[in-house]
Amino acid sequence: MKRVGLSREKVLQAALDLVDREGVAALSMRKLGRELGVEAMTLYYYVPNKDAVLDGLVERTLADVEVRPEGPWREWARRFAGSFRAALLAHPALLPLLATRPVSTPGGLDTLERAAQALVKEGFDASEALHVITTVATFVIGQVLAEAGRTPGHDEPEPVPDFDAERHPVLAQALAGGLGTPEDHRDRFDFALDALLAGLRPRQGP
Amino acid sequence: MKRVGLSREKVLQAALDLVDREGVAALSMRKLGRELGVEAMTLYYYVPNKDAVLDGLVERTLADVEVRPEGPWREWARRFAGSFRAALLAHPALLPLLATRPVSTPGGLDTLERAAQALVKEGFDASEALHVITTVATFVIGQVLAEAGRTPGHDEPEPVPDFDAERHPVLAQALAGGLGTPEDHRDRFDFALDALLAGLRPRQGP
DNA sequence: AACCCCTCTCTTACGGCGTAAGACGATTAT
DNA sequence: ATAATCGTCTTACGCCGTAAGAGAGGGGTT
Repeated sequence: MKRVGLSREKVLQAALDLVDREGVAALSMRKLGRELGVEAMTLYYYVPNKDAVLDGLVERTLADVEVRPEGPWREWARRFAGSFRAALLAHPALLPLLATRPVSTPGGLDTLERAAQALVKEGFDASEALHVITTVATFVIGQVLAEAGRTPGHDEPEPVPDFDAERHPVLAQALAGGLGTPEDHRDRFDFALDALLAGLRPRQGP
Repeated sequence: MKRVGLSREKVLQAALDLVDREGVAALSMRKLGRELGVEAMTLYYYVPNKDAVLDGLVERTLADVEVRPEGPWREWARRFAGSFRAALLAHPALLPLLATRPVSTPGGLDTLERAAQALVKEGFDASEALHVITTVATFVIGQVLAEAGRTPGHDEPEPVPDFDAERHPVLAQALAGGLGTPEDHRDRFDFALDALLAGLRPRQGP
């Protein structure tokens, strides 16, 4: 019954490592405990339940995303999108979680509010502003899903299972280059993002 | 030990009903069996395992999406996006699954190939074509996630938990109208989709 | 009729899961 | 030294997915 010097942060860190390594599906309280040299129930001293661990991972990851709504909105939106993308790519195993948890922490709401206010100053009305934000955010999630797509339990970006190059010549050609380097992905991301941002504007006004 | 007249289709239908009603997390083989008046193990005669049930649900839902790459590409892309959106909205509980399973069924690949070929005729090269397709598809997923967003186990679109209208005036105003009618959502969807499509074009050519 | 065989369903069992309840050492405060 | 608090462990319950195989019921062949 030696004390191990645990803390909520250490629990979350170990959980993040485990999830990065083996996927969300592989995270269990017992395994997480084993990882930390402790029985499963001990974790409940630091965390109310397993869902709180998952929420903690999401919050932690989102905390790295910088949102500074200053200057021309398309520019800070682009910076936000880039930083969001980087955060997601750093922990792609979390995507299934992130994609389905609405922003609801106090910090998240504050950030949301600041961005919305900045957009209102640009001539968007309140609900347009919110829509712009969710559109950009979900766009990023979607792009990263496509870029790093992986099934929850199954980590490797499969080389496409049953696939006949004769039957699917264009796909075959597109996949031939291995879908491109990280730079290619970044280029395509920026390109599509610009396309989206260019089209988003207040219904009336500049 | 009366025979019940089951079939893979009936199993999937019951699973879909259950998931629509209670969420993905609530789907268990035992419960699904109960639903069908049968012991859990009986299901394994029709389906190799639980993952196959989930895959079946996704495939079934995707089968309703029409893709007819004919005429101007932006027009059929718009039709595709609309039909995809409708299919997702019909079963929002499946979103967490759909968002993380790559297209890999033979039918899905054929459809993908046809769309890619049509885009190549418009001047996109092969990998650009694939990117356009995934961009539009993930855009739709993202929009529907935002529109119908719900956590796996927890079905109701929460009225936002802890939230102080003083602290978040713009958000409060945006949410005041209940975020809008289905038509509002459709309008915003179409608006953002047009913004995106307008910006997507072959790197060289018309 | 009797037989067999195939199709379908059930029983039992195992190892894992999340977590409620509470016992019990170890540390700290008094 | 005694008491309070903290951190950890033990035990237990009811779920889960599914492996293995037993057995019931009906159809086809003799």
